[in-house]
Amino acid sequence: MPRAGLDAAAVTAAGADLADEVGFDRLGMGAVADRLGVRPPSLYKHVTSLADLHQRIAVLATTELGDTLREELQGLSGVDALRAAAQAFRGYVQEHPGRYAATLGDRRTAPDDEFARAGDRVLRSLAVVLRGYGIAPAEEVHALRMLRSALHGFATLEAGGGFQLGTDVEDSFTWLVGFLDRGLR
Amino acid sequence: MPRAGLDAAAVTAAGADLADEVGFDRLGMGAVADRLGVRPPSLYKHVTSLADLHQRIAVLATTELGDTLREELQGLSGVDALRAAAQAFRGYVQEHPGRYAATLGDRRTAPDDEFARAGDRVLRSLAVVLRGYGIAPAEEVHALRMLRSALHGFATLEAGGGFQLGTDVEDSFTWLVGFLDRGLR
DNA sequence: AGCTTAAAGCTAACGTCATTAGCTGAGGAG
DNA sequence: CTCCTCAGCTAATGACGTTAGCTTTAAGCT
Repeated sequence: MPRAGLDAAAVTAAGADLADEVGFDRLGMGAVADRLGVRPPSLYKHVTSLADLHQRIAVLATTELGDTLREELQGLSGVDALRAAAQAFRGYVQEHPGRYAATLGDRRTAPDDEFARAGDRVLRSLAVVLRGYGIAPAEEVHALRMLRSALHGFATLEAGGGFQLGTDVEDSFTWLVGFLDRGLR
Repeated sequence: MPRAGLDAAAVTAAGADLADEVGFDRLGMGAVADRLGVRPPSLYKHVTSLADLHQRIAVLATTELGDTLREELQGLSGVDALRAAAQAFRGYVQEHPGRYAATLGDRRTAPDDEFARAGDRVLRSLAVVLRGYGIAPAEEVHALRMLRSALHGFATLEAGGGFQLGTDVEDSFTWLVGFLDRGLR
């Protein structure tokens, strides 16, 4: 029997993909093992537990989200930066609902582990957006939390099917970005 | 052996309390049964499955949240109504994180079941807040979704420990309400 | 090439948990 | 007082995460 050639990253990637497809709450060791052509116990050579896999997916997702934000924000400022960041955030949650769900749920953490660091990079990207608006330093944290709340709230409600049909969600998103832009100026 | 005298509502209430205490994801039939002084299989006389219990807790939570909002909004309008609604929303999630978590997670639903109806009442209360601002009818849905996103996002991030220490979350919340008030006028 | 060795993957087994089947006795209706 | 419904119980099943211990791959060294 030939080896599968796995490592922690491969297991994490398979778990992340599966979470996006079937939902984070339905992510199990058995399904991940199936997908990798391996038996469940083999995964424990690369990952210490299902909780550990969750944590790794959370780090992966946060890192990817941060990368996407940095990518999309290059060369933009003002409304353009705001719109780009909002779109990138929402788009990531739409494309990777399972990954994003992994980052939620009380992942309280030591202040300097990998997840916290990845999260900081996301926040720094959002802070860059705000800097273009010339927010007073004392208010920057508040504005950052507001921005994050709005984006996180909109994206998760949309991904969870929370917006009833009837009015186009696309229009609501555009309106939200406009609202934030006006308020920040 | 005397009877416990349970019914669906009692089981749901016990489950909701337990979810608030230990977290929605750690809610299990065994723990609920323990709390009620009963064996796990007995619960199935009142609830068809763990998923059914989840759904019932979601309905309970949404109904309670709607009641709280209506209660707190009596006689208020403008900023006062906005502040009251925001506080009520945030306070409910803080006091009942397990219950609120039950309402999340892809509870896509037939358009006229009990959960959808309870959710509509919550939305109607938020719509009342907006009406005090004289939003154009065409924008009302967008403003409603924005308001809900902001409150939901802030409350869930706070409940999940998402805001790093350093700056007072209380101040950020006040700032958020102010931001929304300014933007809606 | 042959030898050694860390570890990748496997089978077997265990514990926990949700759920089902089928029994028993409590307690309200007559 | 009797009957019968059904609340709650015990026993059993199946799914799943996890551990223990074995086998064998394949990389590194001589």
